[in-house]
Amino acid sequence: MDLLSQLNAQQQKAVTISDGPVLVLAGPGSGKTRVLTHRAAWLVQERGVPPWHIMAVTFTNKAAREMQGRLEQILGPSRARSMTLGTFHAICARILRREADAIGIPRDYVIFDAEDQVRLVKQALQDLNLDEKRYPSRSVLNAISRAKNELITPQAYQASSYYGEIVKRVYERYQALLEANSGLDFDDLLMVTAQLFGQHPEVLARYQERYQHILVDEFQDTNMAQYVLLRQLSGKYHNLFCVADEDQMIYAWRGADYRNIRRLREDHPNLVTILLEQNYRSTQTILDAANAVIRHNPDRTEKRLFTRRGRGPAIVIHEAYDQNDEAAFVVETVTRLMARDGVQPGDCAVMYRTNAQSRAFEDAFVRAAIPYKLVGATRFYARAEIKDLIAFLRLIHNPADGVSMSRVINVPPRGLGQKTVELVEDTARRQGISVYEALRKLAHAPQLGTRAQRALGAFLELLEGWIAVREQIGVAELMDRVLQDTRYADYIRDGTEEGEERWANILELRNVAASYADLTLTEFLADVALVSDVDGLIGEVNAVTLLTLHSAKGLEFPVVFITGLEEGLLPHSRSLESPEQMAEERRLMYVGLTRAKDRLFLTYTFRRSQYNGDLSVPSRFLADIPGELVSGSHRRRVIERSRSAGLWIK
DNA sequence: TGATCGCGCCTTTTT
DNA sequence: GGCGCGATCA
Repeated sequence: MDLLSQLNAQQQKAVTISDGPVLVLAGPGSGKTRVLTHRAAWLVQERGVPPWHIMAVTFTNKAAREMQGRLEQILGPSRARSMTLGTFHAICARILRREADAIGIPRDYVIFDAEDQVRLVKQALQDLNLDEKRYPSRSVLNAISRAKNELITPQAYQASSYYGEIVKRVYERYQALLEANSGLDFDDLLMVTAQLFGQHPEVLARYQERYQHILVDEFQDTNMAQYVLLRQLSGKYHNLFCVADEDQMIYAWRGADYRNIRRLREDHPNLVTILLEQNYRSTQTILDAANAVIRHNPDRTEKRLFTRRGRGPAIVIHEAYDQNDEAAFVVETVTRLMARDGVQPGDCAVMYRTNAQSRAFEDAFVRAAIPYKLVGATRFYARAEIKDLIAFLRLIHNPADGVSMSRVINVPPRGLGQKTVELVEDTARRQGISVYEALRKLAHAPQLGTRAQRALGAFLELLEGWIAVREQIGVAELMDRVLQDTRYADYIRDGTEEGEERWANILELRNVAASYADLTLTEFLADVALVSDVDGLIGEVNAVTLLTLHSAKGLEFPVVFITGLEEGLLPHSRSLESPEQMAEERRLMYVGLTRAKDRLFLTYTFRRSQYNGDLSVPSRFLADIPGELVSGSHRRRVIERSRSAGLWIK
């Protein structure tokens, strides 16, 4: 069968294994995702499983789209599309939309993204008269998010310290605010779905029948809530097929729990474990370097990774003077590889630990006129102008959405200040009505100055006009109406370059809406909240990829640059405190190294002009890479520099 | 009300 | 070194 002919014996075994719980433990580049995809296809093609009984969970939307594409090639579009594919969040969002009534959430709930969450926490802190300086919203939000990932409700939250007591109070208030705005945050999508299944066995039973086969990619990065969801859904048929690599667990900070692998074993005594050890991606040189780095982590199952790809070129370690010199080296190298070795820009990736490092590379690539694309960073959907327009749409969709209302009530400025906005919100709260109703009352109330009243009235009129047509016209047309009625272009195109860029972003969002013309407003808003990168929506271009090590997970490139290999940056200074965090940094480095197929360049600077301007110390990870894998005399220099800085060398 | 200035802050990673 | 926030002024 040609479905299996491209796979090796181990992979075939995994794909064709009989029903029941399965864990595939595999190293990087071993075809994990491919095994998962083929398993899904095999179930349909050979076992006659109806595709709608299969659910495949991926880590990112992009991975889901790629898997969809491959399945369409194998099974044909219609069968592939009747499978359920996506991230946990996307799948849960759909389930909740359908089962809203059972769990008592509004059917038209909106998803609150990270920025909305921070706003809401700030509001909660203010409501409780807590000082934001002492209780930074970000850190409180982190604690709340962690609790939700563990399925702990505000009521069940156990405060073990004074700070914990504060968190508990803010959490309670925050949750009330979310509810008042008919919002669910990212973590709620998982938590509420788990609650739904826990409280309504009859609903769960329906989904257990629906999803008789569940496949999970990147299982090592699931959190407690996700694990519980998997246990609930697979509770009847136990056809759970998980693919994992412990060495690539890089999301502990966001609640990913390595113990889930152990839990899986404990919960399923009949779990079949399969190891995939052959690597199809990288040269032996790259694999050896990666192994040398990851070896230092304690408590891991040693894997014997091997490849048939041969040694390949040596790794290049380069010391640059500062970050601009580092970027220049990268650009020069890319240029040289393009000229001499026929490398395409799209073959190359530049990776770094923090998004802030991307700027120097962007500048350098712009100057060299080499196309590049930036993954993440100021994410498209997090840009102010995009959030403005989406807030308008959300408000039209659900006029009770107070967060969106307060975002755009005075955008562009129409003479409504803080005081008037507060009055609207207070009225809503005191009378127990929505902000929209409060707005309607106040727009004709005499207690306001004429100026504020007229501004409120004008805004209300606009809003009502849009609401009146929201069912009749498409999302793109609705956007046009909003942009036109608010004269948004005049507001944003201030003659500066940034202004033009912002306007271009607006137009791009409009194009996205136009290209999904069949989506209703509700569907569009649901999708938008769950999409993180617009690159996925615009399609592939032949450009150098600039991305963080985290977002490199699951990708591969012929040429990889890992930059900023300095103590304090990679490993990051925030991870120096605990061995667990240091181990995670090491895994992050491992993920980066193993993205490379052929060529690997590792760079660090002599001095990174940062806040303190000190000389930098080369990363300890560099010193782990055996000298014979590296070309030139760089390695000796690294070790000397590390030694003179007093760093312990193994 | 809104714009501007200056201060002080921190500085990871993302569905 | 940049950004967000708050205070201050028009």
